[in-house]
Amino acid sequence: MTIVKNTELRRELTVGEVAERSGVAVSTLHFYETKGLIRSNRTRGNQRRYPRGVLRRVAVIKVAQRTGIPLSEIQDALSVLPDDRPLTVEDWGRLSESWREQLNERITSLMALRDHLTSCIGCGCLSLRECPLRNPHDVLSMEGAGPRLMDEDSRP
Amino acid sequence: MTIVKNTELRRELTVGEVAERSGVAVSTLHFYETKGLIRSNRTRGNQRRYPRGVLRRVAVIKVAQRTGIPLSEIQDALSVLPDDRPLTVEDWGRLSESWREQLNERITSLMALRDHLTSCIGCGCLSLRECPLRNPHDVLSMEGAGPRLMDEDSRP
DNA sequence: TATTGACCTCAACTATTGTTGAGGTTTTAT
DNA sequence: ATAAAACCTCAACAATAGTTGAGGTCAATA
Repeated sequence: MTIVKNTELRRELTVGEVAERSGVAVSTLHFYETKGLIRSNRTRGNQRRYPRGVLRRVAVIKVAQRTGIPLSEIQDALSVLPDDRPLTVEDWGRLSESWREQLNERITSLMALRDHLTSCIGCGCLSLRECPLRNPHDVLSMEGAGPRLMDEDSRP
Repeated sequence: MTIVKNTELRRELTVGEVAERSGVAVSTLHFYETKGLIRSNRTRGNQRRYPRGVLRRVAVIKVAQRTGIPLSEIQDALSVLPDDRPLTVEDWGRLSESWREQLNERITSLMALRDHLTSCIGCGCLSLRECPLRNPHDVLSMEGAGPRLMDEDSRP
């Protein structure tokens, strides 16, 4: 790993340095840039140079992705943020609060699903009309069109 | 909706009927068939006819997808199952038990992430070296390469 | 029987999230 | 000054999970 001299502490980072420090590939940083998720300055020779705040942006992107938020939405959220200064606690708080809510919804939904699975294993209700797994529109909460019960005759 | 006469109760289903009852598109059923997730018999005229058990298979597929399992893995799991008879409680139990474990892992991981988000909002630790969000390889538990601390100088 | 709606195949296309490679340029180190 | 390492763009490719459309066939109903 490169030894960073004190005199260089505020130097802008090359794409390779950002890749190494953030743990994402150079190609991914290029890709994020085309998507407007991060931005770079260029040298006279057209090479990217990143303000060090980009590391935090990339960290935020990766965290948001882990919650299941697509890049397009992450971009929407990040676009209201300044990219010319490091994020403040308040900036981050606004973002994470909305993401936390989505994350909670996902968790709740997955837990409900898990509980259905569990009960369907234990009780043999697969044979019954009431089993939520036989009525996917209840359990899966898909769009439109109310519940359509499945037929009796595909039971074990 | 078609009124099903008693005499037809065990008739095989057309692709359109399966689509309507299961809530997935005809094209999706074709697609699942190419992936080996479901199977059909054919009429002399080459049209698909499904045993009614296909409805349960499709329901299972959709449930598994909701847990975040990719189709390839769903196919692996389903491939050990008979497709010539309806699933038994035991068949389903074997499947769902392994999937429930994966589901639990996902839930646990998302909850941990949520807790990090929460604490980072509350405590302002974004400014601190210890913040898990500043050290994505801890929080994100990505492969290889131990923790690489981010620099001091991108703090707010 | 004729017609209409449902069905068939196959290829191409969509969107997401990147990766890979070719061909050429810049920066850094010696 | 030169060579190596890192960088550049652009296009193509990859995997996942399907959807759409063209061109043609089948089957149920009037």
